[in-house]
Amino acid sequence: MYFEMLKGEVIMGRKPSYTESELLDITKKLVLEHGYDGFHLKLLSQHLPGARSTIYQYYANKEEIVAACMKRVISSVIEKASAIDETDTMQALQELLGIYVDESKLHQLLGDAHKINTTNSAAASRDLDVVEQGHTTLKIQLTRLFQRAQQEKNLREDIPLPVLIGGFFNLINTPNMINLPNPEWSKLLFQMWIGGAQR
Amino acid sequence: MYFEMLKGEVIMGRKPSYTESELLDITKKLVLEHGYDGFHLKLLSQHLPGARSTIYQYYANKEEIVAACMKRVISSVIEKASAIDETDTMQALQELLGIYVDESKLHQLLGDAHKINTTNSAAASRDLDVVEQGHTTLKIQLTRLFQRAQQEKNLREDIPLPVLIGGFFNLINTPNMINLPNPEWSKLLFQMWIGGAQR
DNA sequence: TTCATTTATGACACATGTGTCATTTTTGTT
DNA sequence: AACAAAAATGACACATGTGTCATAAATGAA
Repeated sequence: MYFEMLKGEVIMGRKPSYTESELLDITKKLVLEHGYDGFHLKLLSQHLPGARSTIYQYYANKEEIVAACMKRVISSVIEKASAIDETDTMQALQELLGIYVDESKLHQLLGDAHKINTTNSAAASRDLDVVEQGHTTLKIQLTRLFQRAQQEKNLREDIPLPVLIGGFFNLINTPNMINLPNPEWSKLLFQMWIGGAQR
Repeated sequence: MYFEMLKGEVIMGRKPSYTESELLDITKKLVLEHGYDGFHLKLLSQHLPGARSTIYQYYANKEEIVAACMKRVISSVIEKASAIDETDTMQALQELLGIYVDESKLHQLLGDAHKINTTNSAAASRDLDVVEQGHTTLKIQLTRLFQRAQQEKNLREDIPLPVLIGGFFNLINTPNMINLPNPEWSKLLFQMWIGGAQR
């Protein structure tokens, strides 16, 4: 299997000219830039050293690459999100927003997941299952925090909870025009979401 | 010129099998679905009656079609937005949001405008100029209303105006999970934006 | 240096999308 | 029915992307 060098293992032969991680980083950038339909392996190869055919040593096709890319992105978010201390509900929501803002392209990227044809690739299918499952995990956490916030009487009741949640999640798409560093930016967004625009 | 039947003009010859409007409607749908890079004329022809080559009777290439589509969409929004009575500032903002929500895909669609290569088409270039100008017009209106709201002491001052504006504009992307009809939905969003999530 | 092993490569056959154009089809007029 | 005008069509040459495979290049070990 490629990209799996175990420490201490006896190794012979030529060294790969880029890592799996580099490949997936560039994939992420290109899918966000051109959309899933506009992304293709020739494009990817033009942003990597070496020939296009080399990519096929690592992945069978575009579907597998994008699925692996999505899996990697959501896994990283889940790792960070599950480390949050949920003792203080509102504090936890604030931190969660910070994580989502860091990966604000997550939603856009994963929006194309349904376009991936998995009929020809078991690997892509497995990766997308992980993505699906991760999506559920995040949703559960978000719902848990919001229900707790509601119980603690922290949320207004004249707006349905799903709308409050949708508004919260949608914050991550707000363009950071004033170019604040991420921690300050997410705090500002949270304040705006909490208190509203009116004085 | 095609698509320009003047009433009373003497007309002979075969009738077009679809209108410019139908073509642009389907273009909009497909560009939103597949992204600018994923959109192409074969795809478009598969969603229209008749052969792909017929499309070339009306537009020289993909660039001209998408540019015409964008121009048409923004023109429609501007027409509606300029009809707003701005006497009551907050009321006007509420109505503007309603219009933006109606055309919530506007932003996504126009986001691809910079990808269009205009070097080979004067028509596309002209249409994109109109789009650019329309964008400016909408921005001016939004800025005017926000400045007035600020003067009227309707907005909190501990959050920078561009952030409040960004947050307002970003409301249109909030997914309407509870499937409220548009007028009620935009009112709810406006309330949330105004008053915040906290009780 | 020679060898075994692993990765990289370019060429090839195939598939899909583009733009053009000579020809055909449709339609209203005479 | 014959004609003129406008639109539709399919075939063609070309361009771009895909997946495979035999071969070449690189690397560490013996």
